[in-house]
Amino acid sequence: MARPKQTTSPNRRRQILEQAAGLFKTNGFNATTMRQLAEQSGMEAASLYNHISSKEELLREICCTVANDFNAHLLQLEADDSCASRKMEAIIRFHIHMLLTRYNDVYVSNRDWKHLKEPWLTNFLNQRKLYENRLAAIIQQGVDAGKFKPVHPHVAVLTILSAVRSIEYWQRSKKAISSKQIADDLVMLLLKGLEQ
Amino acid sequence: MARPKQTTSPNRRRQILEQAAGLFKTNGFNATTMRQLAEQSGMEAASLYNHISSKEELLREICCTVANDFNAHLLQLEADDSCASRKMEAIIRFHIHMLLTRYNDVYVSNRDWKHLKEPWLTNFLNQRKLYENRLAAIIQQGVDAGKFKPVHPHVAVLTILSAVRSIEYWQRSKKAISSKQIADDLVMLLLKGLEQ
DNA sequence: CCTACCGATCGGTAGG
DNA sequence: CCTACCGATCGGTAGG
Repeated sequence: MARPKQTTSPNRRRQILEQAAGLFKTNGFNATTMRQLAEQSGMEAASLYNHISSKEELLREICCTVANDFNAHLLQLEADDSCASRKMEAIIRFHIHMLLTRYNDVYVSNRDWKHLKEPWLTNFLNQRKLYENRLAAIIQQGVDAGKFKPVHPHVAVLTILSAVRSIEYWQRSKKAISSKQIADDLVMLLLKGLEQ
Repeated sequence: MARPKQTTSPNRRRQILEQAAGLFKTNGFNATTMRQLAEQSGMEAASLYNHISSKEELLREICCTVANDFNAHLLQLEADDSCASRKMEAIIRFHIHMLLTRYNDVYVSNRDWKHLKEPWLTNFLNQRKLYENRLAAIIQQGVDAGKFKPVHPHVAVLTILSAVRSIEYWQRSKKAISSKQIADDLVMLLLKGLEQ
């Protein structure tokens, strides 16, 4: 049987990307070295460059994938005809779900996007801005319909997006609280408030 | 008139610290170089070491100062006999106030504490944990008194602490919204919720 | 996928 | 506060 030519396999590449996300999350993008990544991937640093073209490309791929997923979900939700309240709850729950199931990628994307190079940095920021504006539009609809309090929509958007990131702390410390209770509490806090 | 001996002045040190906070905020701790800091301070990199002993010392001073200020405020508040609701509002408003008036320091402390060296890293994390526990205790009092919804106190604490950091985004983009409106909206959202 | 290696840059020191 | 410089380490390349 002929041994298959050992060219760069997409599988190997995906493994490297996963390891990179883990290292970036733990140490930060700058503090992660290609030698660390190589060791975790079972090869020499120089060999990584058969699978990727640069360290920044790894970050780029992580950030773009995450951004695309959030975009796709929102696009689908906007086509829906449920009320603003239900939409906001779905958005909050989706963010929680992303944080819980793809912790490393989302965490790194949230913190390390600053190290993207142009033109990807500008593109990333534009996409994020657009995403926030679309969330603000949903909240504005709720305000107009008298369903939401008359808050400034952008304040509400950033508050909610920030609050949802508290999941990061839970993922870190494996507390004796189920994901479901955390998610339910978060949704209640943001939609109904802390006070009784 | 005798020219005063030009030894290391506390003033110069404070200036360097302020510049460092600005650079750390913009570029991150690792990506900030002592040569950049030297240039902004109007001297050569080597000369910085007449005023400080290491790059990490700068970060340490920033993180400790911020942590002490939050601690002091909470200590004072705990002696107060107002209800849990009023206490939580005061805490939220203090966090907002710190973010607005000492943006660089708080931002860097929130993001770059990971680069502290031992034993300060452990000390910082212990202090933060203790702070969160004391907030959770206040929330628990509110829940017991029937003033707060029956949420898990730690979930509420982390949600609120995360939400308050959304101020960071506002500080960055000078929007046409006053600090007061942002603060009021934030307090309302967290205590009363988004829904009408 | 490896060995060998490069140019750049880093935080920090010596000695004045 | 400066000049001169060091040892370490980085991301990445050459050439196989």
